[in-house]
Amino acid sequence: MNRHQPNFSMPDPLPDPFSRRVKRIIRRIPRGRVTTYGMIAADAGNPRAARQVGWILHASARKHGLPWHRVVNRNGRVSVRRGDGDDIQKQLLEKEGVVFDENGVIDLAVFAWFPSGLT
DNA sequence: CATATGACGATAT
DNA sequence: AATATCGCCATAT
Repeated sequence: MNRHQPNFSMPDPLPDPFSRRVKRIIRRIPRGRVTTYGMIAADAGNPRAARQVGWILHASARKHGLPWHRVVNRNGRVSVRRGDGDDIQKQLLEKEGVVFDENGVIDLAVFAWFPSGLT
């Protein structure tokens, strides 16, 4: 069949790919708050895809103007390897009021933001 | 199609 | 407590 027939339908361009949902969620992280790779993945519909969240950011955060620095790991620590952009991320967060303790750990009980609603 | 690679997370040593 | 291993799964090659 071809596109001029009545029942023709274009293939779904992008149904709702994981990466799109991840980016949408990250865009909503409030200033001065952080969330984790795992929570983002879970809220995007795949609780086991935390690694992909990191991969997606590494690949296209800057390009999409996402607040990539507001994403940390489950332990409240920056996951960027030393010498890459770890210090940058810390600076950006501190500028927003996020506090790191002497070990470079953020108190998630204070600063974590939950994608799934409840503040 | 087969491997390799992670800005993770949970468990085992 | 610190390190190693394993499960996961989207991209890369």
